[in-house]
Amino acid sequence: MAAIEPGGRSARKHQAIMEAATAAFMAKGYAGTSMDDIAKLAAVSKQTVYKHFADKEKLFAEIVLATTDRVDAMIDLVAGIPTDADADALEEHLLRLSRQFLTALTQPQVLQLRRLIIANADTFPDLGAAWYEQGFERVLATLAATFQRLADQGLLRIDDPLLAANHFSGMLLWIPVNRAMFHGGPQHTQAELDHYADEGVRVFLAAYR
Amino acid sequence: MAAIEPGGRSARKHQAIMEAATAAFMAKGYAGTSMDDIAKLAAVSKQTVYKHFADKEKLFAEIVLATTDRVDAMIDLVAGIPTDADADALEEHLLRLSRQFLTALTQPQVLQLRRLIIANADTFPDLGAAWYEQGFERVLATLAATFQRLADQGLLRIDDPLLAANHFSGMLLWIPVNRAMFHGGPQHTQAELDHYADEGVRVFLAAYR
DNA sequence: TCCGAGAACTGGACGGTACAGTACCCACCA
DNA sequence: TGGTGGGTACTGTACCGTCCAGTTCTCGGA
Repeated sequence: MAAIEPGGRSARKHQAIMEAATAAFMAKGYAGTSMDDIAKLAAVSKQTVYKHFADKEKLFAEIVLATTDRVDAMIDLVAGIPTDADADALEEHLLRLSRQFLTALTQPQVLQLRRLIIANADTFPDLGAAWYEQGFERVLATLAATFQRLADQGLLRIDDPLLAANHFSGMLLWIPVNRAMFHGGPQHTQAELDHYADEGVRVFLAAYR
Repeated sequence: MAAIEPGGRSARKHQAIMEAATAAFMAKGYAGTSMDDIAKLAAVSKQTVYKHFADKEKLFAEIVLATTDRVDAMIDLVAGIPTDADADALEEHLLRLSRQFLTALTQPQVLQLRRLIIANADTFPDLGAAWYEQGFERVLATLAATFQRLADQGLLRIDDPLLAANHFSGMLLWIPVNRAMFHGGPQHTQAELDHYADEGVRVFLAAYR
């Protein structure tokens, strides 16, 4: 009767399968990963995998949706611009935010997850939509709220905060994300990223201050 | 010996296979499309397919690279800003350019091709890289050249034209392209697209004029 | 602390299916 | 009649999901 105890054997196996499947799917894609691969990588019998997850699709869906939790850190980052009403400090904060934002979103894991979801968006349309809403749009909405707050303080001049947030992230991410999508992985140096961040903020402030 | 005659039967079959394979890959992805599907769709025997293309990978590569020709139209569009040195006319031209640019790049076919390449970028890294360079970067370089020309005329103030081109396209495309990547297909109305185009130009000019 | 009952896990084998690529035969055309 | 292109049937492989017989772990109770 101890099936769902947090530290029980079952829970440990469950966790091991999740981790193994995540790594395998990230590395080799959905179609490129067999259930035998996952079982072997998790050091678990295939039977056990099927005891925890009804089938391959369910396993995949659960893994992808589990990653939406990780965006919480990003939310905190984006929400965390101090409210001291000073123009110079604003620029300072935005610069730091943009660099952290860009660094976080160009992590290999993040980019690979992105590729994984996009690659299977036609097979699992609901999954792609769910991740888009719970991951992508949530961050943008938070960023928009931050911009709105800054606009209320008179530090920015913004009609449509969500659009401004999209302009902001679009300018920052367009180049490195596209490069990463079409190539195998990240294709940029930290210096390049910082440059993109700085220039993006410069243009953003030129238009929205 | 008449295998390579332009109008010969062989050439027609070749064309039919290319078109069928393009449609099939676009619709169902690489792994989701079988060689039998392609043969049936092209109204041709599988044997004939293998007579024209060594294997599935070669067929896929040839199809994808064939589409890079289509970006020529985009190049012409982006290069085609008239050189009349008038600020109002500039804004007019940029607005029209941005709308056409956005409309062209959010065509379902374009987006699906994009998804197709991204989805298989890890299986065919060279292919993704080639398409990125010959498609993506070529358009951006042309746009950058146009901006440079406008800067030379004193209509824009630009240090790094290529970065400006990326800012421009990033602001325009970030929202609709991402939505399309994560969902099955296009998710926007023409009015939304026009709005994105107008606002993108507004911000661009605010920063770069 | 020890024990036993039952749940969970293991390893392998297997059915069924889908599919890439090949071998072989036929029909038509010169 | 010779040969070229096209169709059918086949081979081999990979993999999902299932089944079974035997083993290991967990935990409440003595």
